[in-house]
Amino acid sequence: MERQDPADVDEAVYDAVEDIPSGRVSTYGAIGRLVGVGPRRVARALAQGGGAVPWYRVVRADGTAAEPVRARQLELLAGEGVPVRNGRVDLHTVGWPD
DNA sequence: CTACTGACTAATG
DNA sequence: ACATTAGCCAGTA
Repeated sequence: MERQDPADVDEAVYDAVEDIPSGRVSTYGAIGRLVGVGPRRVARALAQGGGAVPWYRVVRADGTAAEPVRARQLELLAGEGVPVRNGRVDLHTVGWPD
């Protein structure tokens, strides 16, 4: 039986991230659950080739952004119409999936 | 094979 | 709210 190739998992992650509607955000854990991998695997996929997907719509479980892209992500989210509050996103309001 | 690192998460003090 | 610890998973040396 074929196991999931690394590229296959990456595609699943990208697909889930692209599914996030504008003005909404998701978390590494949520995406990981959808594709059936751990949150760290999601982060690695985005860090590797997230340039082709709206990676900025993916934040941490507490609504904060990751360090290496923190400022950039908050800026992009604000530009998408996401209410950012003190460098933090309200997952209760813009969290996805509901 | 072992050790280290990292765009993570949850629990604890 | 913040710092620390433990758990987890994949890539790289």
